[in-house]
Amino acid sequence: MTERRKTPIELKHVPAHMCSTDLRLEILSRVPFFAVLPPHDLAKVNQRFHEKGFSAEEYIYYEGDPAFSLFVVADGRVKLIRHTVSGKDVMLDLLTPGEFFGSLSHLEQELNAETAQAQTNACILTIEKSEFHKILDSFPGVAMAVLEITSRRLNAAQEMIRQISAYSVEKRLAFTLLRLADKFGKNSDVGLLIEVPLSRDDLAQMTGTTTESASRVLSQFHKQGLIESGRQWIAVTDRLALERLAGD
Amino acid sequence: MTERRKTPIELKHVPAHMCSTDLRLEILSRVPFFAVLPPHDLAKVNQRFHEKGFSAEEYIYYEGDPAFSLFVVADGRVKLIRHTVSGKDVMLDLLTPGEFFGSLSHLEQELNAETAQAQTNACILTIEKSEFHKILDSFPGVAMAVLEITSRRLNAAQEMIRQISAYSVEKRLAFTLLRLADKFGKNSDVGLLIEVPLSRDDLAQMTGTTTESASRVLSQFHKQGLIESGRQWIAVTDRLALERLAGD
DNA sequence: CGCTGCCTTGATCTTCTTCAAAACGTGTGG
DNA sequence: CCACACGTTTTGAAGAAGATCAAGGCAGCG
Repeated sequence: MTERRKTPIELKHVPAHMCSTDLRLEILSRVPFFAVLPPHDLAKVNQRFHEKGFSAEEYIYYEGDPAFSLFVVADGRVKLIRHTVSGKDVMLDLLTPGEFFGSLSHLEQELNAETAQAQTNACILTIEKSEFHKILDSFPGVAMAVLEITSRRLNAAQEMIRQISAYSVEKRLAFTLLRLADKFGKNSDVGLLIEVPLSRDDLAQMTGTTTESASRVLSQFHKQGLIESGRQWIAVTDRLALERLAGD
Repeated sequence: MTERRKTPIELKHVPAHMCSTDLRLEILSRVPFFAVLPPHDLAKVNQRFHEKGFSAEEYIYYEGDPAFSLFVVADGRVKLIRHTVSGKDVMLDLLTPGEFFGSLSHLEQELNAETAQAQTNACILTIEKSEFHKILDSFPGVAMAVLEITSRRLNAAQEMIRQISAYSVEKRLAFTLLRLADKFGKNSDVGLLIEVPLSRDDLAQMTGTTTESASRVLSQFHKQGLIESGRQWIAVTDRLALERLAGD
């Protein structure tokens, strides 16, 4: 119930359009599915990638456009969105350095199934679909790791379907906050701070509800002492209570 | 508006607990990710599989149980379900011969994320997780095909999230009927007949709504001349109108 | 200091769920 | 072959959850 309201998030991401080339190798080595490679092979893989900087809010690609490349987040946060005819967007995922997105399929003619947008200033590594498939063919361990990650994402998506189908907005928001805290949480003086600039609207898009409903539920959470929050930031202050609420 | 109401679905599946061993090889060769294998290798793969018959309604495994195996539908229909605390189940998928389910991860200790239940009498091929991974290691083409299928399923799950988040029950049901018609549809004298015994409750579980709401919407579709239906069966009679309604 | 965009809160309205009961079909056993 | 019994489907009425509409407040920034 404290009245701390200034944003505690420090965005120390790269300036837009400035990815350090020197850091690429180090970043690639931390990508889960390249971690299996010996240094020599990793260096070869590195050469196939290009890098590109994006400003916060900038679009990386659009749903429906032809899909040419696979992307890897090197720095910053990237959100994946699907649009709807009514203009209500749905956020499918929020990515952190080391995660990939874009097209996996080797089919030509494929279209992007979602829109990718930089949530913060971001540095993105890209590789042509065909180049990436050469890597998959050369290093079966990489293919297995990609499969493993894709399976986990499928599981997460199906879990989301269960949630939206059967649980209240309150439960879903509690659940979403817990996931975000796991992925982006960092201990700070306001509690377990979620280190991404997240608006009420973002939360709404992640839980399948409206800005207003998300705001109402968060206000209630705050009254109950479960969270601290302000403009574009949220911190979890009572994780156990949130878990009880999410019913997990 | 005709009054044809007798079930037109003929279930000519194997009797329960009786899978013909002779047909296994033929079935495996039609599994998309084994289709890439030459006959000799396929025969070797075949030896690693076991078969088991299930009666309609019988459970194959339960959500939360330890996951030991990967499964392939040889004959019949299998549904994948997630349960909820309120008792409202969510159907994630309805599988047809050639499709796989169960555990892909090589992690021990993994638990089933969903329940698998035979929707009709069914014959299921099973293989130990570790055995399947030997196959993946030996035949990279198989691993790539599995990755491709998993990606498509991820895409389908994410599309479902968009639907449930943003569209009305009416739109979602129209969309679900179209998908079912694509996968299970067969031309018949009542229209494009969906060849699975599907109750209103099944449809509700697939679209994230209740039995009653599903029934109401289907009644309306029937009045509009879009479908023909009866107890546990549905046929699409006006595909174009349904597509218009689904807004695709 | 005022502008812009985000957040909050209230009031109303729509959609869908819930509860209840009746009608129907399908398979069964007489 | 018919009648009964069971599970499925339909329909109505009431209620709840959440969406929508609207207005005001607050933070951060130029």
